[in-house]
Amino acid sequence: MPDTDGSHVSHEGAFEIAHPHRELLDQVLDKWSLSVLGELCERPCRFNELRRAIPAVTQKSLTATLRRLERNGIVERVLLSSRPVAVEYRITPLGKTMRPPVEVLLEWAAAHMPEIERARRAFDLE
Amino acid sequence: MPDTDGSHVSHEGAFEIAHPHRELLDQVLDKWSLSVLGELCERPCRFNELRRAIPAVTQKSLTATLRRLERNGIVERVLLSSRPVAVEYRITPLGKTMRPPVEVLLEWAAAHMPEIERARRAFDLE
DNA sequence: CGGCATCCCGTAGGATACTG
DNA sequence: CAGTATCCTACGGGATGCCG
Repeated sequence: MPDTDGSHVSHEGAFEIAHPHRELLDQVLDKWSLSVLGELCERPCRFNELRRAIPAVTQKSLTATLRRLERNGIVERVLLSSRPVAVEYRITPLGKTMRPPVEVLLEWAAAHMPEIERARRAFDLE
Repeated sequence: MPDTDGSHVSHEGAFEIAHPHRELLDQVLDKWSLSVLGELCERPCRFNELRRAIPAVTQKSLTATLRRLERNGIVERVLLSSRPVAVEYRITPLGKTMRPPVEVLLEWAAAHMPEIERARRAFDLE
């Protein structure tokens, strides 16, 4: 990989991780976000619909996750009616752009899981 | 749609996230891992070399990160000499396979950062 | 229904000191 | 140099209860 014109910043194999990017990924790839995103990519969901779809999440964590995703412009909170309160969560266009990177990640995880489990067992033996 | 263990990735618009995969991503995309990986993709590094390259990391967290990555087969700990102790960390072939997915992710973050910051400001105003 | 408020605990992870 | 050992704190996040 000669990189003859040298216009390009990163040399050879390295990737830098800027702090704002790191922070963003933390917000958006945290414990429950991917599950929520997975659901909302499929269809808009009500709050309790999401709870049922992701049984392991508590109400508190789900609220926090949705607020965080909303704040970052990834999901949208739509008030359907105010009496009784009815809310729907939808993925935004920006949120949809996360799909390809996330899928690449999941494919990597799926592809290398066996190798990684072998590595773990080997490590844990010593 | 049974498939509770969800090893199956995509039908139409949704992505499922299986628990082993979620756990793996947590181990491998955590606070310091990407910075470490970035360094080690460039060249093998000594422990204190990594500390200097990533000034914000504490010794304890760096040790933990390296152990975790080693356990998952992503980096390799090479004992160069035992008196005085000299250790070198290297990325493994498995570790190198993380590069493309990580770069896709970083490119996503870089590309959409402005839009996300706008969303945050808008959200924080209310 | 869609939350917020409160309590409570475990753990990640920083600071500091010491060791082979 | 490359850690281990302690101590300590913040915070994620579970459980429970209440409310418009």
